[in-house]
Amino acid sequence: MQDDTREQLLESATRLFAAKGFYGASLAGIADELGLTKQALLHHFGKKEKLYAEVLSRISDRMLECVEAARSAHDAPADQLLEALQGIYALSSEAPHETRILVRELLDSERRASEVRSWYLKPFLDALVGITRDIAGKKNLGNTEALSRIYPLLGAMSYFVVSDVVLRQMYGKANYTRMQRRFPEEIREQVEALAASLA
Amino acid sequence: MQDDTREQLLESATRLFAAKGFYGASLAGIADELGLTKQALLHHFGKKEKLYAEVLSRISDRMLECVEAARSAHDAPADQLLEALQGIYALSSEAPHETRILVRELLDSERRASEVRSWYLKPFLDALVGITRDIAGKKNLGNTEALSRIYPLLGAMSYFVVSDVVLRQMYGKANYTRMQRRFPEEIREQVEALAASLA
DNA sequence: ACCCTGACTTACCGATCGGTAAGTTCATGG
DNA sequence: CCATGAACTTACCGATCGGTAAGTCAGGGT
Repeated sequence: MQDDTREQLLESATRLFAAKGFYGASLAGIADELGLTKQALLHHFGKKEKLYAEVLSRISDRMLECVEAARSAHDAPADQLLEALQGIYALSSEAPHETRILVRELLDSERRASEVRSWYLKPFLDALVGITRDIAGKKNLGNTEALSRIYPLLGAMSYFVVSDVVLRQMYGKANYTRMQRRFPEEIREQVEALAASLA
Repeated sequence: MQDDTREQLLESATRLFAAKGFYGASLAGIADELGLTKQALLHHFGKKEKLYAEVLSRISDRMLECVEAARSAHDAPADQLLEALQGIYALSSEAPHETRILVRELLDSERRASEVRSWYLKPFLDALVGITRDIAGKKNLGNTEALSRIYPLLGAMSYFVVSDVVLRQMYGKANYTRMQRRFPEEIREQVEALAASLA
């Protein structure tokens, strides 16, 4: 039953880390959302860093899961890639908080690097690289080349998801919704072009 | 001569805002880089918000300049778009700090929105949308549709530039350099595909 | 000689940060 | 019936934050 509190604390933390970043989000602020004190938070997680690490690993787990589900759902690597990327988009589109945290992780990596290795994204990236190399098939595509091909796609997705607030402010909610609905189609076109250029 | 101090303060501020974000970068830290006190900083800029605003507008000015230079350098809109995007990539690739700040602006917009309207990017985006609509020519392309086409490109660029530290850590400096060199070609392919699909 | 203005300093303020210490409350199981 | 441990609380700590107040000090115009 009291695991529930822990769960809720993790959700508050996810929301606030996404909105304000690691240093901007305060323990007191996170705990306040549930009417608790920051010491309750520290009781469950010990240190702010540990709370953050748990939030981060939970997000990257979900991402990796999504790619592996796509892998086992299809035989053709091109289909796997399409399903994986559209799945990730669906995931991060309905939970933009998590995407925001991952992008923040890119920005803060310079400082965090000394404290904690933060390669939470690596298994996820490697899985995508694997699929891409499968598409290329026998003509041996290097890791770096494969990464060069999918990284722009990933970047376009993350950047768009993370731009939701600003785009809505600048061009209106209706226009953003239209872009949002169109986006999976944009992904499909890109993936098909990529598969065609590799096959 | 003492304008020089102001200039150097702006550069320190840009570097630290990029590395730590608005709330993570302290006035004392920025001033320390020049061996000054935070009060010297406040003497020049009054408030932290004003310092930040100046940093931001200086960046967006440079971006907009780049697009307009591309506009007047070519006749064909497709050439304009290619030059504009490759110019922006060159710009943000050699000054990743500034790109980091712009991406942070996307992430922090939720809170800042109440304090300051931060649409520094809007003129820049509108200029790109204008070029894109020119490419479509007489078949009237809506603003939203044009934006939907170029935003992924912009996202891919920004995301890649901002990933420099992490990618270097994960895949090695040599591999990142290879990706970096390849990237303008990636942009060219994307722009040509876009122009072809619009013409 | 005078003062003024711009560039800076030291000194200080209240607020807030992450974290520690020492309880209190309460359900559970021997 | 009571001991134990988990789930919290209040109280406090030193550090750091942005910002204010009041000076110091050099150079230039009158």
